[in-house]
Amino acid sequence: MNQFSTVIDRYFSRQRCPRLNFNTFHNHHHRFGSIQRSYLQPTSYASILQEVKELIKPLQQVHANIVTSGLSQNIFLSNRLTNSYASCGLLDDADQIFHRIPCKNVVSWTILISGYVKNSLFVEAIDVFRAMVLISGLQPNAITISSILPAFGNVGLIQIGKSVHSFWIRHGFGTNVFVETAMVGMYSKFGCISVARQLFDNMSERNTVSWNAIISGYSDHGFGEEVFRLFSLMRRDGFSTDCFTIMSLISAALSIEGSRVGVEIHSFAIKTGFNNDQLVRTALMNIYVNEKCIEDAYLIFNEMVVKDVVAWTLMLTGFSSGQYWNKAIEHFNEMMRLEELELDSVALTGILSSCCSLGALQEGRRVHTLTVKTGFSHDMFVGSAIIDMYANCANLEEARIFFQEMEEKDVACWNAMIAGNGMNGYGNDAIDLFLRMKGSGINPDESTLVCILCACSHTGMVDQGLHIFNHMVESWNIVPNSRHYACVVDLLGRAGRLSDAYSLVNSMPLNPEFEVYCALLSACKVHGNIELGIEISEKLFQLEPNDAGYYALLSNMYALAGNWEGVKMTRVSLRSKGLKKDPGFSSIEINGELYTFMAGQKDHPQYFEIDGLLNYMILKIKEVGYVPDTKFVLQELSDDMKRDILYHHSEKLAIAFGLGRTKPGTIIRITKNLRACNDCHSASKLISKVFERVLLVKDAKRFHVFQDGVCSCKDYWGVIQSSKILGLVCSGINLKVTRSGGEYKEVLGSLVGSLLYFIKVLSLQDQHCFSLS
DNA sequence: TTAGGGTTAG
Repeated sequence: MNQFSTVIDRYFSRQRCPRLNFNTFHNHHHRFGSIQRSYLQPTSYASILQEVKELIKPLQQVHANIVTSGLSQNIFLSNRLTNSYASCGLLDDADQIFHRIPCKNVVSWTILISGYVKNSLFVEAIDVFRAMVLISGLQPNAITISSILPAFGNVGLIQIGKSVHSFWIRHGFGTNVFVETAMVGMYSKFGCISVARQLFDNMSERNTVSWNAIISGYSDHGFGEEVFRLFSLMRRDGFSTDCFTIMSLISAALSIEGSRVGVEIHSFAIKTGFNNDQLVRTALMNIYVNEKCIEDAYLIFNEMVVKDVVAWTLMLTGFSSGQYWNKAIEHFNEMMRLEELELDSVALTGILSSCCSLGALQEGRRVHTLTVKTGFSHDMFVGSAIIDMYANCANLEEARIFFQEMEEKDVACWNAMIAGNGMNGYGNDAIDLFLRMKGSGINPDESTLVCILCACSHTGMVDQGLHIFNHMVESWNIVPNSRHYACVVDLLGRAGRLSDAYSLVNSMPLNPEFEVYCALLSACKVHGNIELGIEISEKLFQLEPNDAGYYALLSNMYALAGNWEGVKMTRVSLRSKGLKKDPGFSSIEINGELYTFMAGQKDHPQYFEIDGLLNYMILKIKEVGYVPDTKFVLQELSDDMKRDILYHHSEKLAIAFGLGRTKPGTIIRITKNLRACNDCHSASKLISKVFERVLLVKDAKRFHVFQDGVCSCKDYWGVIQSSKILGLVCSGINLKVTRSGGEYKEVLGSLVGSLLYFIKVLSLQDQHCFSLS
């Protein structure tokens, strides 16, 4: 840095007083017949440019001086200028200078190509390369080839990549470690890892970069073990390790399931000094986020001097996957405020999916508006995240409007829309979309089939679901995987066809993964088959011994069977493994503000506000018959303590808070991360009656509407059945359903859809939901 | 008579 500033300083101090060297100045003036501010030779400009490289202002000034010196035709200087502008990311300027060069040479072309590649503008790089080959008549050399290959790799142009490869061989350029390394990188990106490996094995010369190329190839494709094997070979052969190597090791470690290596890799990075690298730090954050050590990730994030958009996005993912909901909201609000942070499609998708899991509709809408302003709403990833967000926030209408207005839709957008219809109860519409997909030129993929089967199961369309499942291969050429089986097991289970579900699992041609057993387990619950339930819980427990969720499941099954010894054992082994189950929380939106309550949270900023309300609420519902159902507190505690735990379930905290902030006759909308427990369920019914509120609770599985002391939607069912819905007027989160008789009834937007869905589900069997919270 | 190159994250 010091060298930079000295040279630049020297240059500009000369600029400020050109007359010091009057003779040179005079000579230039004489020669060019105009006032020359600079007396420098092209070679001096060249070295200044070298130093100036990524400093935009000085670069522009040097550029201006080169022009006024009449040196803009100098190909050497023009090439350097092109390179400097490209290094600053100013590709338009680089392109302009390039185009003004009268006799471009191979170097000029190569500089522009590599400039685009370095800025990830691969398509542009390929266009330039094409023009070079087809128009200029110049032949690319080894440097050109090594510059363009990554572009082919990133865009996935396998054919062109291969033909450049054969051009390289045909022309007998001989061995070149740069080109060969780039080839390894390109084939790895294509997913042709064995070709890449063969090329790598045949290299006559290798260096750290070539090793990194093959290692990152393996780590990109999830061959974690092979990465570590190659890494030890690399060290054995005496090659040094750098940041790139560390990055691959980190992603390899991440791909090896259940490996908790965060601390080891972190200390290795500190020992080797690589922890000062921005990318390594970010990758370390990623490990901690993945291991759910959010505090550790946050420590690294906090210490970062330069927090870039990747770090911010990763931290957001951390907060929301670690269920630090308030933190997540604070964090993404800050992200939206920071002007220097340029939000890109990944960041926006991340924010939207956090809104999704939070049920934060207002925030989600703001992000949607932002994506429209910034043009990212046309991005397919962002677009499908917007659809997902609206559908998950129970606002299917807005999802539909957005979907319809999209100019271009890829398979992920269709999938999101199909899933959205399914989860909101529009099974027929989901099927309709599914059938329309092909007509618009989009082929269903594996996920599409998951979405549609899921939609069928959620809306009780058993026959349609089975029909689709049975024709997957012949109609769409998709072989059912474990997730598809899980959907069908769920479909049969919800319909009460436990034995069909069970025999389907037993007849599976592949090993059932955990989601299949999960589906079978809930089928057992619906069917009341505790014995089989325990058997399956134990299987799940073996499959995912490190997931606290399955301990809860198993413990709940034991509790249902009255096996308290089993409950105790599960708890002990949960603690001995140092695992924590996901804490329960509920959030509620009041006047566009989202408030989140954790179960048992007495240090909540709003606790004083709700403490009195909570007691009053319990008192009032006790008057109309509420009896706390302590058998759902699966711990051996005194009855008083059990009751205290029940009263402080996050859902009750949120409801109490909502009661204090709303008037009778309003709708209170609550999102819960886990499933609502039976005690909260029966309390909610009474609350809706006593306090004259409509409670709409969306939990991990379904929507519940509590009104007038009942949790059913018969009233609404009646509204929908007996009236033609003449118009749906969007207003905030509410929709007005217009009855044919001219009478208005306000219901929640989600309701129309969710009604159909949960009438079917709830009428089958009152749900059994248990949670350890 | 200079200049241009390969492998990294959310």
